[in-house]
Amino acid sequence: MNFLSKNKFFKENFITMDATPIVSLFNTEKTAGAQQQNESSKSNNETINQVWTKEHFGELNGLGQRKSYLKANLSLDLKPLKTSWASTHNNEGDINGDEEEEDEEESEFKHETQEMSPTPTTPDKEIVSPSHHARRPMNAFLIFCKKHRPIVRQKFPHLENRGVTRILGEWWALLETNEKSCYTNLAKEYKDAFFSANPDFKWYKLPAPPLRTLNTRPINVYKISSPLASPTHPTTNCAEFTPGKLADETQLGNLTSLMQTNCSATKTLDGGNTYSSEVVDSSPFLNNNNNVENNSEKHKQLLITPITDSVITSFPPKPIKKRKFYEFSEGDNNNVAQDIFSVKSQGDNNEDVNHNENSCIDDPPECNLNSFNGNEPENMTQQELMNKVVESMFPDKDVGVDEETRDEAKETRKSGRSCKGRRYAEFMMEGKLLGTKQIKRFTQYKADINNKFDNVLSNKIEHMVYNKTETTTPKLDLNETIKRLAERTNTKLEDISEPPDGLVGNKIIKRKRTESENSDDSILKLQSDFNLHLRIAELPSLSYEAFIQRKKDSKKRKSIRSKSESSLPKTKVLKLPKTESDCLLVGSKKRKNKSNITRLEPVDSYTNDLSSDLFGLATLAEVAANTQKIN
DNA sequence: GTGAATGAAAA
DNA sequence: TTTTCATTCAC
Repeated sequence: MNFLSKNKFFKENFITMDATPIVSLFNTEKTAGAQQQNESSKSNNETINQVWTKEHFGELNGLGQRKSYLKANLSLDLKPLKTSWASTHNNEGDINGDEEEEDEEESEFKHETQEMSPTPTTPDKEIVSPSHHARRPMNAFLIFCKKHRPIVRQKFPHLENRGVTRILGEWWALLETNEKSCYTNLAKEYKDAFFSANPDFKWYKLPAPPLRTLNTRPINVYKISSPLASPTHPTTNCAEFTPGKLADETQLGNLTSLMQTNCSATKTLDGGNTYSSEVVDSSPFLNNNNNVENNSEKHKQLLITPITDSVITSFPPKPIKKRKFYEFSEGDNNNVAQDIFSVKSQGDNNEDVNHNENSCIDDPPECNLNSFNGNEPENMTQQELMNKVVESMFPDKDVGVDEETRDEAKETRKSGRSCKGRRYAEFMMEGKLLGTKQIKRFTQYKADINNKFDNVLSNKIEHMVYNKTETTTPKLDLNETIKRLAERTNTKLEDISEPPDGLVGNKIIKRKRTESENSDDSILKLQSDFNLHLRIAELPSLSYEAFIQRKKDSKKRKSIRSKSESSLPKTKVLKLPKTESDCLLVGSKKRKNKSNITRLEPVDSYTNDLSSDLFGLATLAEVAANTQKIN
């Protein structure tokens, strides 16, 4: 992963910018000595020029975007300079002051930035951002993920993204080619548009940006290349980086400080958090009109014929990371946890236990809350939760692990960070950090949203029944629906184009734009007529329930096939084709040599059977030899 | 092997 | 504050 996509700082601050300025900063790392300083100084000046140019020539769309862009750049690139400037002026400047505030006036900011400018910039210098550092175009799977990740998250609100991704991977694998076609087509279309807009783009034209160690962080890079530093004497401000050293607590952000001061915060989970996890995101990206109908039909169908799965009680070989699962054990705790705990509590009766994941999905309040015996939720980690969810969904991939190993893993992966995370979670559960992502997620599943969806759904079903419009799929204007919902709930709907993502009371918390939604704007709108976000939004969402149903059917077929195969002579089995899932390759697990993969690597049937034959022969030979010895 | 998306958790 | 993770796909 490149640092742009993973770095929170970039997520927060470089959301609208091209990566070029930062890349130019990082390129300085490759040079050495005085040349390095000169180059990096040049790079910094270019960066400043780019910022200036973009600001003054309106390269960015909105005022807010421009503002955040400029602010982000300057706060990152010029902060050290500001420090230097302030230090040379008897620290009159407020180094850490207003630029940290989110709501400062743009005019003030402009003034501030101009004041901060270290060198006269050349506004007439047109900076064309190199296309080779545009982001790679999304492939079909990623488009699919972007479209359906919220759906999975609705079903499993507290499941980690990794777990969501695994589910999405399974979902994708189960799709037929024609079902994938819309995504593959869009990916191809976007790629074509992307390359036409970025003709010089090379997949590996530039090496991946170096990891942002302390040395490569812009603040330190700037120190290296500070024009105030002597060109003949390398600056001593280079950050020292000790590999393996943990973050210095004294340099952590305000949030950490806040947590430290609030370490005694009491855990006050919302006792009445009875909101269901069965929430449909109001985002137009999530469910299009057809999908609402499809889902309603499938919901009805599933209510009649619940899906049952066999129970898998074991874990994957070894969880990769220990992530404590702290706060989600009560009322609103997602159905997944309840479900999987019930699974756990069922002991070893794998075959006969009715594991109905959809019953929990559809009826979270009715889930068995008394089924936590066996594995207490507060001892569960997100990883375990994720594994359990995936295992309960895909028991075919069950790989046993002994209790000892599991307990050992549990023991060895506790850390002080967990405590900090716990405090953080406690703090968030108290509602003191409104606006954070988690509190948004905690609140977005409350009943008012449920009511919204229920209204939409019931109205739609009522309409369908009344008009008996079974063959046609009338378009449902989601914007209008949202407007009507807003009117019903007395909710102020400020921006219909930006779907509300979270609700606290009657107040809409505007969803924070994701990194991709922000940073990709310049890329996604490659051409005036190609907006990837829009195109993704227009794509039909697939039904999660259909996916579960298909998974169930696939499992049944697999079971039948395996039974029939086992009854056949071995020579016959050798000639039988492998199932499609056996031929599916693994993803990153393969290259990362991970063990708990969702789909195992394909095993050559001939080799496999041959080896088993050889093993059998060897066993027989050994038995024969031992028998001779005994005689 | 890398990086596209995603964001919580770990380091 | 930064990196990892989980997935598929294109290069």
